Amino acid sequence: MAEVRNIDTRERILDTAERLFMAHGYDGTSMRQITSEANVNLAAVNYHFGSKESLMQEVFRRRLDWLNDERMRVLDHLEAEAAGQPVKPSLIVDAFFGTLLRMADDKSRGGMTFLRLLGRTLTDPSEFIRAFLAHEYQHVMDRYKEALFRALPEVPKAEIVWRFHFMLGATSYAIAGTDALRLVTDWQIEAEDSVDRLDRLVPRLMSFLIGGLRAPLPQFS
Amino acid sequence: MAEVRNIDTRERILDTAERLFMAHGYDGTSMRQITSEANVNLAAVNYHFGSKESLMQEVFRRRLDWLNDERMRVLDHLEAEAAGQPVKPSLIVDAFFGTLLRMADDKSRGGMTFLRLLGRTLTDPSEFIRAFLAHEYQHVMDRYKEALFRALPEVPKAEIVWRFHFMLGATSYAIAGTDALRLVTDWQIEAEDSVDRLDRLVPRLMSFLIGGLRAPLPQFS
DNA sequence: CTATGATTCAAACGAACGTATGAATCACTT
DNA sequence: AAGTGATTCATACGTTCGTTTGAATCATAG
Repeated sequence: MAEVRNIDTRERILDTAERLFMAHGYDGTSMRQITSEANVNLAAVNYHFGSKESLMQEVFRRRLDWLNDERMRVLDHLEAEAAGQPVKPSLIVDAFFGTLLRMADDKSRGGMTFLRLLGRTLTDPSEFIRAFLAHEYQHVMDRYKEALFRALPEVPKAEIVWRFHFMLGATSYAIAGTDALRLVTDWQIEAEDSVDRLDRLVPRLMSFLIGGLRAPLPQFS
Repeated sequence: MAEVRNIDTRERILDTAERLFMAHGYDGTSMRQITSEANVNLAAVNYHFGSKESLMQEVFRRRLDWLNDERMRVLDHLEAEAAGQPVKPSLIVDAFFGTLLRMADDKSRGGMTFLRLLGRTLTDPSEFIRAFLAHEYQHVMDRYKEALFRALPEVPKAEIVWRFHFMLGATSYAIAGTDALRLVTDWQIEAEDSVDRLDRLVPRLMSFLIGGLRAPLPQFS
């Protein structure tokens, strides 16, 4: 009997939880689903993580720590290259959203599963999740807002903040990829297969985001 | 004793469910919360709606029927005015998203509560909700996609569909308004109060959406 | 007033939930 | 080989969930 035991129980729980939380949401996923699909004992989650809430936080922390650090590194590098001059807006947008989207190809960092989980969770109603994400993101958001302020001195700061918000929404929704409205189904244009679609999603979304960011300012009537 | 009884139990359940589903999500809201806050008996929901799922569907149908009919009417009117010529893209976008956003001011149609519920639900993981929304939206989406195809003949149809998708995401996230990342907090620019913010959200979002829709086409390297 | 169908009510059902417990088993040191 | 702390295990606890039931109460028509 190939009684494999303890090939990192923690990691197997995290992987399974990530996938199930993505598919059915936090409230819609039970501990018994997680532990049974991960082939671990029911009590393993509480032993290793303490509680279901802590497990959820660890699922995110495992990915977000790297992502947000990477975002900081990339922005550091861009600002160093600019040598005091403002960084181009499109480069800032790519550093924030492109770095995120390129995780889709990196299975060792969660790949598309984590991206969809993140996209869906940004609008999750659970209080503790929102609070946790807000805390994790706070300092990165501040850095990027400041960079955009300098890059677009002629645009009111309030406008930039709002447009950052809109860009987050477009990205979140794009990667959540619920096909909630079956927008993309039964549509035979260009015969793109799913692999191709993922490859082309990044430039497509980037064009859209930059277009929105640089749009003419609204006239308040 | 002002023993008020049966001032439309159904409506009171729907209003309460709408508010609670918005605040805590479908799975996060229990029948007992709903019936207790609506001051009706626990069995009332099953009596009037059959099940929790049917209640959720009725919460949406009550608002979406009017919204999507109105969207159809407005597009009918625009196309009649255009007399065979394509309708301007900005008018199409306003007919779809503006009609939605202006519900925020109409308390009789759910107001901001329903808007936030809808925004959050578009990325909800529950299977039956996504299937229901897809069905409710199908014909409206098709009409609007066709209108955009005619309005932007030089843009590949696949690109238009994707950008429609992105616009939906930006809008959904903007109205979900979770402040998930506390993007808008502790920021003292322009001293906008919340009323002002809601008023100005529509033109702000519209500028962003049109900018994204009309952005230069992406170059696939 | 009485009959009838619609609605409300308190109470209970079985199932599923997150968590806790204490014994059994593992990996590893001495 | 014995001991020790980490991990896994089966099992149970108390709670909450959505739904159901059958009697009580309502509104209304004959």
